[in-house]
Amino acid sequence: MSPSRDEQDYEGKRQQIIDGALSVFARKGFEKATNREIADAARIGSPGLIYHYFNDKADLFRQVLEERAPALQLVMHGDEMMDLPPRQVLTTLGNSFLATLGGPVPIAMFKMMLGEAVRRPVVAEMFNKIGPGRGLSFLARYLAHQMDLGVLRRTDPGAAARCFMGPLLLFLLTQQVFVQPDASSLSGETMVVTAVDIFLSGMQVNEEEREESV
Amino acid sequence: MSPSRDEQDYEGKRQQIIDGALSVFARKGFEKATNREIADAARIGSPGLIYHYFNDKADLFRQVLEERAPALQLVMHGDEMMDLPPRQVLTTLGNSFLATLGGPVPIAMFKMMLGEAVRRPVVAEMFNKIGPGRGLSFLARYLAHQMDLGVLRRTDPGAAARCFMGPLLLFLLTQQVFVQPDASSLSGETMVVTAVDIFLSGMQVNEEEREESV
DNA sequence: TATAATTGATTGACCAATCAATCAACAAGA
DNA sequence: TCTTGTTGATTGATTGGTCAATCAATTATA
Repeated sequence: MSPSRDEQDYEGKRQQIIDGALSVFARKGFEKATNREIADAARIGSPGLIYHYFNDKADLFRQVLEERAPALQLVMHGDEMMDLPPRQVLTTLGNSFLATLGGPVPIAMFKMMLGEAVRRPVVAEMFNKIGPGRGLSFLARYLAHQMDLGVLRRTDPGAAARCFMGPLLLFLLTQQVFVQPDASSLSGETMVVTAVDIFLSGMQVNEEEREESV
Repeated sequence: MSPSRDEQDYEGKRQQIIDGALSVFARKGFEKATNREIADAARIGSPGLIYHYFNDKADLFRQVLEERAPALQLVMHGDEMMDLPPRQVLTTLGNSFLATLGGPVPIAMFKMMLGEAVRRPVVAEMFNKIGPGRGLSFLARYLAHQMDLGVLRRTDPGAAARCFMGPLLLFLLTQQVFVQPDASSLSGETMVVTAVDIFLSGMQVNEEEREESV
């Protein structure tokens, strides 16, 4: 059964408001975003109309996160990459991380979530769930698996996962939040290559261990 | 000439207000912190008194940053560590990074600055200047120097510096902002040791390069 | 006509900033 | 020593403005 005309209109207008709200929230943050601005950005005539579609401002904010945040999710197909070689997996992961956060909208979204997360545990939990938590736990599992295979030397998988993702995150921060002059001269590709390179050289099993694992 | 009674009182009260403001700003952020709360936290009777010591709320905020943020500065004595061995320098740097951000006050300060920085370029610049910018540029210079000496293999120093600091920052974030369950089981010491370990193994000059550099 | 969408006006709360009035400490003069 | 004037600190009340949320009235749709 296809959605009726009403339902389409309703859902369409809802999405329209969410999009408007996203752009304003991203620019101003939750507190400083006014319903007036959101209404203007969403091209609806009145702030009052927001309350026809959402309970209140916090509800609108929550739905913006829920419905637009998945855009930040990294493409991490589950088990099929578990046995691919580290260099390939890490390079893909690194590039897709920087790529998904490349455009102005995802970056604004990222900044907004980070800004709200530091003081609103609910947002922090939500952010964590769709981004860092998911990514790190996948990576940690992958690394642990590769350690089991003897491809990588054994270390704390959680710490190792942070050792790979940390550099990329810091690169993003220095470039997008603190606008460091030297960060602009450093390209994303260089950063990914360097991070993969140092990490893999550092995680290679050395001679003694290689012998032990035989 | 010692400060007169009046001057002491004045400066003392000023510091008192700054301390109160710090605790409230850290808890609520700039926008949501009210002058009433700040006055209460600073144990002064009236919000109006704030304007006897500061121009406005933004001025107060700025002075809180200027006078309390230096607590976040890492102990990085200049040139005397340039020739110390990498393992020692990095371990010291990593530990002091986690140590200075250990207590509840610096952490609150850190979160506050991060939260404001994503949205206020002025704060971002200030934050960058006292923390990330300073730390990364020092580390990049040190690493470049060690590359010149042939102790470390040659890579982009800026990228390499991010490869070392990134993991520690991410560790801090996963622990303090996103309260990841597995982050609590991972100790700061383990994190520093692992980061140093992976980074140094990855930055070691390999055989061919070692020969080349002779 | 009935139902849902939309508007604009309104309410009530909150808050930064101002300001006139009070207070406490001290100093000068008698 | 008392009195009076001066200064800066402090207070509480007020102002002007903003904004989320509500609601009654209006318009479009089916």
